[in-house]
Amino acid sequence: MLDKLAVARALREIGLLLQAQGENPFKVRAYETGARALEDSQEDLPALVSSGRLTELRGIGEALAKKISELHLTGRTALLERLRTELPPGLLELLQVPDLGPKKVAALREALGVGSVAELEAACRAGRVRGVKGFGEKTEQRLLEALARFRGREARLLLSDALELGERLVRHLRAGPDERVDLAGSARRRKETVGDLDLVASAPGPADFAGRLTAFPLAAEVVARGETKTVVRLASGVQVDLRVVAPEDHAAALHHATGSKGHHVRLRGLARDRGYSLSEYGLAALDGGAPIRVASEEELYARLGLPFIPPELREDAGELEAALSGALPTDLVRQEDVRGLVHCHTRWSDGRATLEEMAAAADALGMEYLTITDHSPSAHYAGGLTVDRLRAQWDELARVQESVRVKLLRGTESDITEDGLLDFPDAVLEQLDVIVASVHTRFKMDEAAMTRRLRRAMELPVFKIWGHARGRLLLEREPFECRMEEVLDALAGARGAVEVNGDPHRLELEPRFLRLATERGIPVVLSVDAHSTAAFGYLRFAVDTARRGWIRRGQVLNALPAEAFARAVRPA
DNA sequence: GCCGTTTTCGGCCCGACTGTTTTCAGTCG
Repeated sequence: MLDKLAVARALREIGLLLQAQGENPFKVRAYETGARALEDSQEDLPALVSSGRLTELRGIGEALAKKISELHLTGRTALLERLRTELPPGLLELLQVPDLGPKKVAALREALGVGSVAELEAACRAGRVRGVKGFGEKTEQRLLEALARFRGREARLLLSDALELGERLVRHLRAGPDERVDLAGSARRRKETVGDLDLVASAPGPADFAGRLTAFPLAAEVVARGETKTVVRLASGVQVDLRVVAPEDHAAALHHATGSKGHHVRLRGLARDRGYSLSEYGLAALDGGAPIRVASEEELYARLGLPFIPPELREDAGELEAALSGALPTDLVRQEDVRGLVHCHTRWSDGRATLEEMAAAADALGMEYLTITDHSPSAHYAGGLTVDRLRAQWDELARVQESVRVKLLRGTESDITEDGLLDFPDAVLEQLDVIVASVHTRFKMDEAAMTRRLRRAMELPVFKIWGHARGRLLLEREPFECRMEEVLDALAGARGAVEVNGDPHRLELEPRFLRLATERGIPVVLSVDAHSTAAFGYLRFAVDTARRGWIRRGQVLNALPAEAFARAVRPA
C-alpha cells in the first residue's frame, strides 16, 4: 500500500530513470506530469483507484492509471523494478551534475562504462573523456570543475538573502533613471530558497550591462557571455544570469525570466491553442506575421484571455485553470493589510530586546496591536517563563501600555509537549489573549505518534494558533513527519488557525499545505516570530509565503482590527 | 505516455549559449 505522495515519488523515479536511459523526452515528461497531477488532485487516492476515475485527471491516461493502481495496491510495479536492476544506481546522481544531460550520460556509459560520479571523475582525470565522440578537452575540464562544485553541493540562498543580494545587484547594474533592471526568477516568485539569481535589463541608449555584471565586486567567474545573455558565478558559488534586451522587449523578457518553467510550458501550450507562439520576445501568430510586442505582463496575459497572474502563483499548481475559470483570487493578502504583529519574544525569554523596545518599535511601524508571546516553562533552552514570571510580565506589560499607542496583548508561545499537551495550567492559559502552540522538542517521533501528538493538542479548548508547523529550518533541518491532512482536519475541527511564520529560516506553513488549510476553512495568522525589533521586517516574508499559498486578505486574522482579532484568537 | 470541434497519429514550448562541429547537438532555464 503506497499513499498518494509515495506513488508520485515512484512515478518521478521512473521518469528520471527513463531519462537516464535516453528515452523519448516527452515520455519522460509524461511521468513527471502524472506525478504532479496526482499530488495536486484533491481526491483520495483509494477512492480514485477503486472507482477507476484516475484517467479523469489531466495528464493521466490508461498506462499511468494502471501503474498508479498497481503501486497503490501492491507497492510495486514491474517497470520500476526492471529499471532499477538494469541501470547502475549512480546514474541518477550523474544527471544532477551540471552540464550533463541524458545524452551525454548515455554516451559516457556507452563508450567508457561510466555509471557514477566517482567513475566520471576518474575518467576525466585519466583524460579518457576527451576521446569520446562529441567530447573534447574543454568539456573534460568543465566537467572536472562541475564535479568539484557538485561535491560541495550547490550553494542555495534563503529567500531573504537572495532578495538582499538581488536588490544589491539591481542597484549595481542600474546606472541611470531611464535604465530598467528587474530581479526575476524564483526570487521574484518568492520561493523559500533560491539557487541562482535572474536579472533582466534594458536601456533606451547604449549601456554595458554585461560589463557591469562581470565587474560586480562579488563576481568570481564568467560562465557565459553572449550577445544578450551573461552568466557569472559569485565567490559564494551562486550563479547570476543576466538578460539584456531592448526596452520594448522588457516585459516579455521579464515574464520569461520569472518562470516557473512549468508555468511557461502550460502557458505556451495555451498560447498555441489560441494560435500564437509564445517566447521571451512575446507573442507571434503561428501562421507568420509580425511579433506582437507587449508593454506589460498584464498585457501578455490579457492577450491570451487571462487575468494577470502574480509571480508568486506561477508554479503550474492550478493557477492557469483557476485563471481560465475566473477562480483566481484577486484579493491576495498584501503587507499593508496586516494590522498587528503576532508571535514576538522579549528578553523575558530568548528575545534580544526589552518589552518596552518591542512595543515602541511596533508603535513606530503604526501597528494596531502586538502580541507578546515569550516561551513557556518547558522551553528551558530558551528561558521559558514560569507561571510566576508570566504574571510578573503582565505587570510590566500594563506599565508599558501606558506609554504606547499600540495595543499590547498577553500571550505565550507554548510548547506542545511530547504527550500533546500545553505546559501552562488551564487556569493560566485562560487568562491570556493569545496562545501560539508549537513543537520545539522530540522532532524525530514517527509519523503516527507525531500526528497523535498534534491532534491531541489541537483538541484542547485553549488551542488556537499552530506555530511554525513542522519545525523545519531551511537548509538546516528537515520538517518532522506527520500526516498533514489528518492534522489539518483536527485543526479545522477545533476552529484553530495556522501560523505563516515569516522567519526566513522557517516560512511555514508551506504554500502547498496552506491550500489544504484553505480548503478546510482554516484561518491564518501572519507572524514574524521576532526575537528583535529588526525582525519585524520579516513580515514581508510571511506575506510572500502566504501569497504563494493563495491566501486572501479575508482569511488573515491579523488583518482584522484589534478587537475582532482578540475575539478570534481568545482561548475558549 | 498523453491528447484531440482542426487530429485516434503526430504532435508535444522556445531560444541562448557552448563546444565540437563544418552545419549542429546538447544542455539549460
